[in-house]
Amino acid sequence: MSTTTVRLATPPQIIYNQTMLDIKYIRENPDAVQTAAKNKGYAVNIAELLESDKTRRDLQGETDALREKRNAISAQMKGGKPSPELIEQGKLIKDELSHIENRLREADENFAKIMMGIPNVMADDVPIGGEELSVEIRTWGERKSGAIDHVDFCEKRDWLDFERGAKVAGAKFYYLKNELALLENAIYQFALGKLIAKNFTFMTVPHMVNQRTAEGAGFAPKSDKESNEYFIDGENMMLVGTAEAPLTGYHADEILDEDDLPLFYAGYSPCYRREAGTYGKHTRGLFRVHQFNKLEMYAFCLPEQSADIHEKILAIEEEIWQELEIPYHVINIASGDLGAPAAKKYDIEYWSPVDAKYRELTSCSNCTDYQARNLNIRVRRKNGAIETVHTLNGTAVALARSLVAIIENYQLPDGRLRVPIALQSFMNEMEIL
RNA sequence: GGAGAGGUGACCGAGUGGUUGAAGGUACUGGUCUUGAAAACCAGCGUGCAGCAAUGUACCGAGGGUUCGAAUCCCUCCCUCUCCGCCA
Repeated sequence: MSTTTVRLATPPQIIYNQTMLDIKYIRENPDAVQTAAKNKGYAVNIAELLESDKTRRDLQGETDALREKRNAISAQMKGGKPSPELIEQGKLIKDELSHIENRLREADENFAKIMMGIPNVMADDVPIGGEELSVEIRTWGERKSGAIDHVDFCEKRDWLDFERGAKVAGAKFYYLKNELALLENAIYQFALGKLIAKNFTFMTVPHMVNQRTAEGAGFAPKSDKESNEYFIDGENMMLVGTAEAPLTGYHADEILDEDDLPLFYAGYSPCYRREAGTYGKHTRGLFRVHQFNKLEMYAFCLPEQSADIHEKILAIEEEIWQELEIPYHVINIASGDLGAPAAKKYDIEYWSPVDAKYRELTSCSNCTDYQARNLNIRVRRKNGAIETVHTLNGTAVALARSLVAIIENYQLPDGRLRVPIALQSFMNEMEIL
């Protein structure tokens, strides 16, 4: 495609059966949903939602009754020549119906709008509060102290070039060069091999997704100024911030077989993030950039499986960092830092000898039925019942950050870098770079 | 990008504006038959919303329109396929 065609923006499609949380659940547990939203820091009004729901349902009932009448009248006209009286009746109903259908449409749109803003409820063991209340649940490895910043370390070796990245693209774009680029590939190969051995289905994925997929997976809509996503002008698409987005959409509108679940996918993609407003924070170098590569784990499963699978995904992440011998701790993320889709989230933070603190390395979330409901992903049970599936995602390796963790923990005093034993077979058996 | 042909249920595939939620076939499920299996035969078999249920209603790519009534007619958009062009 040589030119970008400019199309009229597609009017937002309100899909009424695709609500963020199950409205039935909200009707029965309004307080729980209201409290959960508050603890996550979302300003939503459940009372207003329920009122809107009532209006919508009442209008739906009136509409259905009118349609029934209309259908009955036209059924009488089948075959013979319609009588003028019947046609007159039909016309009356038509007018009445179009009036009430307009009101119904408005009510549906209003309802959908409110529903969009309702975040998923949390698991019971999620700490309530802001980021600082996240709970450390495990530590591993020996924390080192004192190391050279990875940017300084890498630039001396001609491994990393932010200056030219800025010249060619902009701030926070970079080139990886020489051994560092090879090391990135080695980490990727190492992690990919592990996931394949664990029977994940490996996929490369679209690097752009449409608005429905993006919003369904829980990524901010275009209208959100705070959005971390890059949108393609005139295309109604965004560059993915993670393979989670295209992986979530993979089974959209499908009814899966119970026997096929759980499904485990590994998706590899570049990740594009605007990171607007983060320039002031301590994010020097590769730790927070506009583009990086990531291997992501993703699972579709039965509701009763998701809690265990969440632990399983976390265990795989830990296995990766243990084999790479990077000290870390695992934290259970507090409600205020969970985001809308997640019911529970674990982060792994590695120990940074440069900063003398833990810094985020990976993250895995149980989104329960939130994403699946948005994107209409269901399962047919053996008994024939149809239910919304649960989805989970977790970082296998986020490459840029992984490099930071390794450089900080494996550097030698003479300016060289040891290669983690687990990676040596992917680095031509080199032990020191 | 140009020209043409299409988008119907898990899949294939009928469908004249009203008798089509949708023929027929395949797959699947249950049953009969059989030592067992296959075959044959009988029956069942979409999703959402409302309802205890009966049932009502909506959905034939999406959105609008015409009509008393639309899977069927009109418009716009999306997607797929074939040929041409271009290209890793």
